[in-house]
Amino acid sequence: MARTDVRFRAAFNSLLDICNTRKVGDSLPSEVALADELGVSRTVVRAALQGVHDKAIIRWDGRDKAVLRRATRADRLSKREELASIEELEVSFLEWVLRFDVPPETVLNITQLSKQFSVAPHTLQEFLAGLARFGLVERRERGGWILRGFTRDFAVELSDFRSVLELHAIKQLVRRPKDDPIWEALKTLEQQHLDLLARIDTNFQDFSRLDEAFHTTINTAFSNRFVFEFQRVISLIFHYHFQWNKSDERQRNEDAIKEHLAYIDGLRSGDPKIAERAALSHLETSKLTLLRSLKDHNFS
Amino acid sequence: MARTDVRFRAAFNSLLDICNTRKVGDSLPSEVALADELGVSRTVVRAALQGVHDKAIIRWDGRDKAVLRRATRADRLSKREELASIEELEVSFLEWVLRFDVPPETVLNITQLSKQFSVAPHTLQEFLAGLARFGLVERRERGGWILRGFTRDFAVELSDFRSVLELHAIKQLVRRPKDDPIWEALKTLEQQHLDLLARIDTNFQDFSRLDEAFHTTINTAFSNRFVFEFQRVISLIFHYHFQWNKSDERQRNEDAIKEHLAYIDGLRSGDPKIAERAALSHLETSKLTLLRSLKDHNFS
DNA sequence: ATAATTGTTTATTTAAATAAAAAACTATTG
DNA sequence: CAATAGTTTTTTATTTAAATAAACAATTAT
Repeated sequence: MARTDVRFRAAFNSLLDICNTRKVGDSLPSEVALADELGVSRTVVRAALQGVHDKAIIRWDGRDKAVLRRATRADRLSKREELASIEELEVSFLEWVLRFDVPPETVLNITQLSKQFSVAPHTLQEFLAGLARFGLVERRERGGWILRGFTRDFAVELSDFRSVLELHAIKQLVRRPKDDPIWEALKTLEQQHLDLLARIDTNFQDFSRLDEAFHTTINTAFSNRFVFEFQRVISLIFHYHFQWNKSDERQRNEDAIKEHLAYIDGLRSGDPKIAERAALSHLETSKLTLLRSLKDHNFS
Repeated sequence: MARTDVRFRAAFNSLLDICNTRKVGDSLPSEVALADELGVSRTVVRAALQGVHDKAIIRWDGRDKAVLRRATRADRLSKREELASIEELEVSFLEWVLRFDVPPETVLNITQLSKQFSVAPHTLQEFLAGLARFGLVERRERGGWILRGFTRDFAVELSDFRSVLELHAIKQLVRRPKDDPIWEALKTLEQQHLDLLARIDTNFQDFSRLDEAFHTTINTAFSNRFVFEFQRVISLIFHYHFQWNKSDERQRNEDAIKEHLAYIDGLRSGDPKIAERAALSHLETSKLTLLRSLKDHNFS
């Protein structure tokens, strides 16, 4: 088989449902109407109609389509399990790289990895081509891919790049009028930070997700498709690294929460200088934490 | 045939050359040595050896490999034309989009385009997957790609993003010591600008390339792999747009040269404020030119 | 008539098949 | 026992054919 027939199978089963909403003897809508309802092309509808016709569930001759009998459970086609989407792949791939400290310059085996992540090989290929634009992987001279990997340089450059973008975002942000929705969003975030701080001893692990939400919110101030794309990858990398780095985690997260709160105050001040200082201070801590977590991994 | 055999054909012909450097009766090096010399795997070497053996050019039995006769022109395998590389594809694709003003939301036909650019369909697929990270193309719900296209928004966001990166680069640049090689590079660029200014009436079209070199040089100051990747795409887009925009070209380029010279002076001043002002002024002009060239295209 | 519907053909995408190449492993020879 | 050859396994790039979409032509019903 070339393309998968999940589409046909889904359409076939939905068609059975449609038949069962009618009484025996009733006629079915036109092919175009069915195609529209099922969200597939007429080709698929006709294939499905042929299927139910072959099973003697309907009579089908030209425009005459009438239900002959009720469809049973046994008539349904089994669903073949769907493969993971490219978004799920992104998460599991980065998780694999970061969690297992896959070393730099590792040769990536498409066949094996596509099995591991249960995606089609060409989906992985496509995904890697995208990552190559971020310099995370590279095409080898004669076919194949290598993981450029999570080196110290990579972490430094990633952090620097993140800082540049975020500092620009806050320059825009402080200028926003007081009735801009961003302030409401920040207020909510502030409250969430305070809540977490109150129960930090038991729930410190919730911080990783809050950190992600915080930086994402700030970066929306620089509404730019390029920033947006980067932000996704950056936050994934920071997110996982902070999650796997267990050393001193409670204290580290408590400190970060306090930095975030100072950061929010800085933004509220309306003074770009003050905001920038608070931001820089936090971004610098983040960078150091990232580097330290690398070191911990590499020498453990 | 699955993979192309260009590799084998090249190895075969090179092997003929190697045979001809020896006298009849001489023996050939080991398979590993040959593989190393030809830059291919032993599998290919053995296939090539089998080939020359079948043509009775060598005697081959285990370790015994001896030249039987000189190879002639007729023995050589014809080269099949190679497909374009992914770098060449990048250039021709963007040239196609920008030169022919392919409208936003155009559905891209992989089969047709891969023929047009003479690459394998999956090479194009992989290339588009990379571009998707820059938001230039997008995957459609049910297969296929669409060109998100060169809209006004895209141009604005691209220019803004470029400005952010470049302004950060110059912040680093002005701090560089006087013996840093960057100053020598800028001096050379300055001279090239002055030269072009002197013969602007006839050679104004050379500016596009000089502009590219200038901005690339400045951005090397922010030595960062992410910046580097972006820089490539950004400069391609600006390059082509300026090249196709013929309105007022001579004057426009003359003005830009003068801005570049002021920009260089600003950098030399060592004062971040002055440098930034000169840079911003030029970046703003660039942005407006880009937007105007869009408008010209869309309404012509 | 003509709008709606079906029948048929063509085009396109993409999963699987396949051949080329690389790499790993084993056996042999000097 | 080190170098070399023989063999097998693995992996990738390209081709192919199935699945789907879309376009076009023919037919039917109002």
